[in-house]
Amino acid sequence: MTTLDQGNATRSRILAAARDLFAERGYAAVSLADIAAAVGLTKTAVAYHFHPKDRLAAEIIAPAADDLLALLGGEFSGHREFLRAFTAFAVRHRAVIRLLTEDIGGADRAPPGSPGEAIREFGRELFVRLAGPDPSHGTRVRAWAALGAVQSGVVKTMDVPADVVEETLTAAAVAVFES
Amino acid sequence: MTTLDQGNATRSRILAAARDLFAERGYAAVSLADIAAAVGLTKTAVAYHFHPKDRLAAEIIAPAADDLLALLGGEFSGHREFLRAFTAFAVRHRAVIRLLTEDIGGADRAPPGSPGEAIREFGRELFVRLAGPDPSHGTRVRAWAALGAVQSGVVKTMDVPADVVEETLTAAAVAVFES
DNA sequence: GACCGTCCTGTACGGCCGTACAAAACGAGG
DNA sequence: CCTCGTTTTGTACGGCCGTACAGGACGGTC
Repeated sequence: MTTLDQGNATRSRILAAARDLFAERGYAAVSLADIAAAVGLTKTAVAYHFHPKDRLAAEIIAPAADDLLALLGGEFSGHREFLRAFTAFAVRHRAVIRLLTEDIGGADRAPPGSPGEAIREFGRELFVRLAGPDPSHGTRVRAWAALGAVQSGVVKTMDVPADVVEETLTAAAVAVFES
Repeated sequence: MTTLDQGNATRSRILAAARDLFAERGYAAVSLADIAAAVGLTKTAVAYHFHPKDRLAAEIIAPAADDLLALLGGEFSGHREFLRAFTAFAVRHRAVIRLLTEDIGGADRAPPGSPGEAIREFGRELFVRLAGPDPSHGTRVRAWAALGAVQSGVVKTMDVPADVVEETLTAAAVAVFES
């Protein structure tokens, strides 16, 4: 194992530990020292790999963000297909969903350019995509309820098999939006 | 207006400002200085009224917590009635729901005895109350989805009339749980 | 064996937080 | 008027955060 491989290995270990800690406690509540302790390093070592702390969040989120962009760019014949795709996306990235939907986006008054800024925008775009432009009060409430149902259902049931969660939540989200 | 009344008045102003700020950004992300700025005081003046910062959260949450205890202690003939009552509760206290369900409870590794500890327990009890003991995978997912739907629907639509939100969300929550 | 980049540690700094404490306004009551 | 309690201020402290920087350990390269 070369030194370069070793670096990438600990990099991955840091990433994995950070992903779990963020999913459990939220982004802002996890310090570099916490992550370092989880992988048996010092906080300075963690900072060496991910220079601004934002990089950690960015790198953890990246694959999910790509999928999300694809989701937002896709064409869907109706809200059922959109909700099916969204639920599949949420289940696939369930360890990261909390960061994408809640934590970073809402935690701090995001200075423009920060990762939180983009994430906040994502959440709103998901809503617009589902509720359409200029939705009625009832539609607004139902759209947010559907998104919230998927998010909550995905985050709180990490130990349930993914296919069960996906199937159940797709039905639930559709039921909400059509209620 | 006596000095005592004046004190209670600014106390109320602080409480109101804090409630709004917490609802908007979350508990941990709001500092005493932020609250102080919102009411035109210094952070020290705010700290004078609410000695540990926790008191602010505790006092804001108190009425909602009382209602929640009544909800958990009540008898319901089925999940529909329970969800109806829960939705009514959530709408009634929508400015505080975020704190009760997400922010404080999940933010930090709560030292036993902290407000976050109790709130975390509340959330779990709500779930048990809805899902019953020893629920199946599907029921677990649906229960969390229903609770999440109400929470999200309530928090993201502060500007929608309360009765509209309540009626819509009750139907949505029932639809989720029966899906 | 000397050199070098990678990886990690130790120490230190500045910034923001919540809190403590002394002192200044200020209206109320003797 | 003068005192007293309440309310607000100003200043200061300790703690934790993310970050900067210098140095040490280690393996690969020549």
